[in-house]
Amino acid sequence: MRSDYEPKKVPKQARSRATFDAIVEAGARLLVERGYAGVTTNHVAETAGVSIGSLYEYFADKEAVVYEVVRRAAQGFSEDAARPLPALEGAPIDEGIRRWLDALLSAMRSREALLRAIDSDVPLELREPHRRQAWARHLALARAAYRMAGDQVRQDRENEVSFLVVTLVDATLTRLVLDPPRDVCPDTLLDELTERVVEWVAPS
Amino acid sequence: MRSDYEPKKVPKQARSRATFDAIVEAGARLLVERGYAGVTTNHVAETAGVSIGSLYEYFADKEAVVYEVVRRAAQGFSEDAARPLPALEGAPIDEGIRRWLDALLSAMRSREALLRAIDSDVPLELREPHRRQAWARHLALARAAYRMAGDQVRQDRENEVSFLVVTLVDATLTRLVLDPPRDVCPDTLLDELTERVVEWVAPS
DNA sequence: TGCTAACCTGAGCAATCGCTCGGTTTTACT
DNA sequence: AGTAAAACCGAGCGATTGCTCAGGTTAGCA
Repeated sequence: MRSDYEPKKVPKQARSRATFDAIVEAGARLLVERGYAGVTTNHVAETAGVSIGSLYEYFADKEAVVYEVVRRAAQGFSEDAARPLPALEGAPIDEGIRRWLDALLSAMRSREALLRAIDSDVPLELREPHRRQAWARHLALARAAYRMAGDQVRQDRENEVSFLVVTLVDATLTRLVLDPPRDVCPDTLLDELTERVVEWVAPS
Repeated sequence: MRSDYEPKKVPKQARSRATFDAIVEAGARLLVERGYAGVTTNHVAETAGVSIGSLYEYFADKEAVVYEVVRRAAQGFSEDAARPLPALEGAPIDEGIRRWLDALLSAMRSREALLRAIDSDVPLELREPHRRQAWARHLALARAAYRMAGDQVRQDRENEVSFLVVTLVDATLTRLVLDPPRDVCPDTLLDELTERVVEWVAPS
């Protein structure tokens, strides 16, 4: 059990950057198509069209490759999810929350297969750091919005409330994307979720 | 990717039942101590004090062993979590919910290490069936309680509300046990959680 | 043009894996 | 006591794994 999964060397030329990217992309593809157990260093190198030796130039081991795959997915997700937010400044709180949920949901849906593979199979050690980071970003956004809302929102138990809100949103959307329940209508669910969060954060 | 992980043979004599149990227990131990990748059939057999041939008498492969480990954990958890419930009949709704949360939390805490190992490392395929089942049990209990509460509770969007409740409770408790947040007081968190659930289910 | 550092190659090793199979021992039942 | 079924054994096979290493190729710069 290592703790540093960072790439052991950063590519400096365009050629090597392409090699590096090809490896990460091949890793992602194999992860989706064959699961974590199917991601073997030999196979990744072959899929990337690169020699096994090159792979070990940049990555310490198999784990480091997967770590990088997860890192990129998490980063792309956070960027997509944050992009529509600035346009919401000053909007009413219920509309803002609903839009935020929609943004998160579509960011998740657009990388559903990869999310599923990561969630299903990748050891916690490799995915947890990035999950934590994404959480921290969302929490920060939520708190910023909180402050902007000023006296519209409740002030007590701020830590607990934001923890629960982020937990609920994360779990609900994840389940909605990866394991959609049969007896629940997604749109109604989002409506209900929005109402609950609004009422929770800004009780009238 | 198989879909049937059930044991290939059920032990009929006391001796073989002991063998079977030893294998499952060794599997659980190795899962906790070395993670999913550390659970190898040779190693499990050795740890169980049983020959590798015996292991394959009862289990089709490595996955089947882990599946059984998860099954037992989920079963034990559900039993522990349901045990204190009958005593709550007729209690006020907020007290009932709080006690239910406490029961769930302590059932989780008492098998923390195993839960962590399962959640961290075990492929979704092997853990999802049991997770689903535990969910279904909790939902059934929740709905039974719902009906018992009669006109105290709201009737619209029942599916959506119970989905959100179970999602929130599950995610919150899991996180509380496996990855306790630093800036949140567990007791206050449970208080807030109880209040939210009560308000959702039985708005005054 | 030549030199150095960056980059790439792939045969193949040592270790380990899941799993088989031929055979022995124990149990239940007559 | 005899017998068949149940249970157990473990050496070892074939396949695969993660990874090394000694040497070739390309890019950047003087």
